[in-house]
Amino acid sequence: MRKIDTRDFRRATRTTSREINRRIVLNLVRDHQPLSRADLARRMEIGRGVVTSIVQQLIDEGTIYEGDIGAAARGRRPTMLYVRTQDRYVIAIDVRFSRTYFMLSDFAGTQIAIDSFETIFDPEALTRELGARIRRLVASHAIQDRCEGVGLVVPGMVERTSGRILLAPQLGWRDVDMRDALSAEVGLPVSIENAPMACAQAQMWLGHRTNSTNFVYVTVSDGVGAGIVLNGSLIRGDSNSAGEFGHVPIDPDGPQCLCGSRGCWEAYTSNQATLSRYLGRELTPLWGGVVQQPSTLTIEDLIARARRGDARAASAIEATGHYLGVGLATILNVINPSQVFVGGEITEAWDMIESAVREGIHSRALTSASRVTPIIPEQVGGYPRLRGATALVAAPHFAAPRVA
Amino acid sequence: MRKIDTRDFRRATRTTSREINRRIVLNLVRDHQPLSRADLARRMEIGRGVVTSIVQQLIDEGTIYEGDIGAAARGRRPTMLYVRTQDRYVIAIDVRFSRTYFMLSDFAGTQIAIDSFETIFDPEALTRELGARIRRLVASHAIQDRCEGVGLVVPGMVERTSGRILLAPQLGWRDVDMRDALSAEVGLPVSIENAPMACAQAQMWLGHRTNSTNFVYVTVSDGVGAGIVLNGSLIRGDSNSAGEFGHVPIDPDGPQCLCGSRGCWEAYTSNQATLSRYLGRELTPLWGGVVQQPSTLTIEDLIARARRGDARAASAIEATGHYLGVGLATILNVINPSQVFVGGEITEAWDMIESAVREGIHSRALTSASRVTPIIPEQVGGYPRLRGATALVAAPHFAAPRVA
DNA sequence: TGATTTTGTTCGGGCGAGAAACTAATGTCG
DNA sequence: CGACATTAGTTTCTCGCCCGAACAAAATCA
Repeated sequence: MRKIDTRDFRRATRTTSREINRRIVLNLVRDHQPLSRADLARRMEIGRGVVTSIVQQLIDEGTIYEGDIGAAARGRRPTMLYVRTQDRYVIAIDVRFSRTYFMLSDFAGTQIAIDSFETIFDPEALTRELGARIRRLVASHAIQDRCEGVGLVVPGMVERTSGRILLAPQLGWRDVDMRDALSAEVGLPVSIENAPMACAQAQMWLGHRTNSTNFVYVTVSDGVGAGIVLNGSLIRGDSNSAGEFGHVPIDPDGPQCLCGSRGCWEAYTSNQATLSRYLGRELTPLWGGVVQQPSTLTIEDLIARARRGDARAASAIEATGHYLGVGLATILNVINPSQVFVGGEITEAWDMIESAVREGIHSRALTSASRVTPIIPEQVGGYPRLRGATALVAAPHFAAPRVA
Repeated sequence: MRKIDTRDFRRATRTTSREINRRIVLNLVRDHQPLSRADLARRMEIGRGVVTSIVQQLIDEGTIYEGDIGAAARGRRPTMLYVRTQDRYVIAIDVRFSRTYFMLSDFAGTQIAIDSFETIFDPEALTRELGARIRRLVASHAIQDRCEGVGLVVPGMVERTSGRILLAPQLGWRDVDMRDALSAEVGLPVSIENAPMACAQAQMWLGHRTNSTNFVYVTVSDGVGAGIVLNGSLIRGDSNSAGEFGHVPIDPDGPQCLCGSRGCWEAYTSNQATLSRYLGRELTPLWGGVVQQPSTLTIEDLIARARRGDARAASAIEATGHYLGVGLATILNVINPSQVFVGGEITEAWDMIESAVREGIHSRALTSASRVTPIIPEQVGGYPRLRGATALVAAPHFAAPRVA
């Protein structure tokens, strides 16, 4: 039950019904892939005649295509329909502190080519470099006219309408307009988003395991953030900063956090926090004004040490698991999602921390229903950020039309 | 941008466009009250012919009516349209620990009659008593056929689809079906909701100050809860428990909370917490298994003492303000609403706590945008819960049609 | 080979947006 | 005072699209 905003609404035109039904057909085909016109008519409780006309439109515009003829026990055999994703391409870019990754993928999110280079901290130089590399990539794969756009994921706060990067502390950026600059450079539309929100989009639009529309995606890496998806739409908040769970307090006497407060969730569970716990030193502000090199020991190293029997490494990691659970309990109490996805390097050690996570949740979650909410680790090496960048470009083609 | 749930969608029929536009017209009239057909055509960028036909339908079904003739500098003078709210009635019920309030109001939320009686803790006896009192109320005002429904607000967790009260600790209820029982008793449809969510609904649908569609409503009374409204729809969560901000941790070494943990937000800011701080004793579990009488000193008394110059009372209240701000900061970081409403007895002392609240927010809010989010105290004596109950019945008549 | 079953298309009916013509009611200006 | 301009509201016709029914196509089965 939604209230209509009378200052910002979209009235129905004579083609609105068709737009709605066309999107429904497209999504039904997408979700149940080999599907005939008759199947669609049954699922939508609609006449087959209407389906014929809608499918014809979708075929004409090139979003779906007729495939093989299906089997049938009796009667005429159905012609199966498929969503055209193979030869529709997306350039996905993930700018991180250490390296910048870029990938060529299709609309289904399957990666075709992937490469990376050391991040250039000057935005203009980075844009030029990216432009050159993208043009080379497009040329070498001969996909000039079949590339639908560029998805750009940055570690920082993004003003979605103008496309400006308001603040990216890791890169030392403030009020940078990279979207329009890159768009001009490569001649393609560019969509920009911050990392946790992009990961949540990827999970919603490209996640093949569960097609949930009510979840939180928590990213644990240098910082800890979350993308909130409710009723199938990503929550951005009034100034694009919703989901900042990284700084909910766990203990005001806890370790110093980079944000200035003490005992934030992030100060207990970020990769740096875990490493600091192992090394037995204070959490040092990695990027406090001057950009420092990250410490030589990485979280992957720490997990490897724990696997080789380093008890101190194992207990540092397990402690992170506990605090992860405590913070997740807050998310469960406050958002009450149907599931939670966790991404980041720590998921490599999920088998080591899972019970600690559950115990942490149990200690703080309020209802019995929320205590058993599935917590699902993102599979390792799946490039969730790059998949998120892909989702940025692909999603608008499949989303429900805005109405009322 | 919303993803279509292919297991639960609504396709467009031949009348969908009209349903959408009819609701838009209704809401435009509701929000800009004296409005002519020509005004509607301009606001919707639509032909006046279509408006004529839509308005005729709305008049026929009795939701709007033609009023006086408006003024015009030149040309024919417009006939003004109004939403019919005066003779469409709602019974609003608010079940609380001490008393049960019930009110007769119209669709605009204006109260016509209000009464209360001591709460009966046996659900069946309470239902019978309510039934009798409602029938008397309806008969005495002679509104048998113009009463559209009953809104019921309870202090506890509600399973919205079945209408069952899963748990209401204050009343000692567990899995009680009051909705259907009351509906059978009075022969009217009954809508049920928990208190903070109902208050949020009231703010959205009946709030005349700001018509915001992106806010959090925080109720501070015996417990501390919140109703979250995003994009004009109330967030319920997977098991109807979203918005439980009362138990986000402030300090794990803080006072014992009724939920079992320590240092929850509620343990710092609930009325009992404020009183305990003043009385210098531990927060006693008011309703821990056996139902106890609330302490004789109320929060209103405390505020009165502070106003009369009791410095200890004033500092206890101001401390509550500080912690209120600290918890609000978490809400701002996590949800990033465009505004926050605060309801409860403590708002009577808003002038005494406002600066402490802002200071608390400032210490924990992350972005400069969220730090200046308006925090708006609900006006005192407005019966927000009863208004919420009214909204439960009225809102479905004005909400956007569900589509796609 | 004909009956049956299922898929997919075509066609007429009706709802509703879109656009333009038309009626109604007012004020203005020569 | 009457022609004219201006604005409000209605009517009418066209066209998009859902709806249902009839029809053609392609398969299986008796």
